[in-house]
Amino acid sequence: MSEANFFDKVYQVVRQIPFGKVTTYGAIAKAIGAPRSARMVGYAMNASHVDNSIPAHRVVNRNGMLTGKHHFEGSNLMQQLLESEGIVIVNNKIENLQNYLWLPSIEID
DNA sequence: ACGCTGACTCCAC
DNA sequence: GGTGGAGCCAGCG
Repeated sequence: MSEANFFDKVYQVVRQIPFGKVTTYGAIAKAIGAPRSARMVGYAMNASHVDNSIPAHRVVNRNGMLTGKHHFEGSNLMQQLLESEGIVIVNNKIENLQNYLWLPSIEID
């Protein structure tokens, strides 16, 4: 558990995002001990899209914008999923992000 | 083994 | 205050 690949660490954190909450790439990156690897988090998401236990739709950029919605099926699946969890999205961006923002308290080393 | 790319983020203008 | 450019790390061709 203490040792895991970069991708695995990302998955572990993303899987812990509670229902109706979202987090940012940077927060995840920092939680896994790589605050400068936020891009890698998104990269890991792309690979995780085959895994249904990874709620990638709950991961947005630090601006709250659905940058990855284009990588989901259809054209607005990501937004649809988030709205289903009670999250309000306007212009591909989450309104009151801090209201839904969930910061990982764990630290995988 | 080298270089490009990317679901980001920060700094500067 | 918004837009643009450079930095960063890890996977892939």
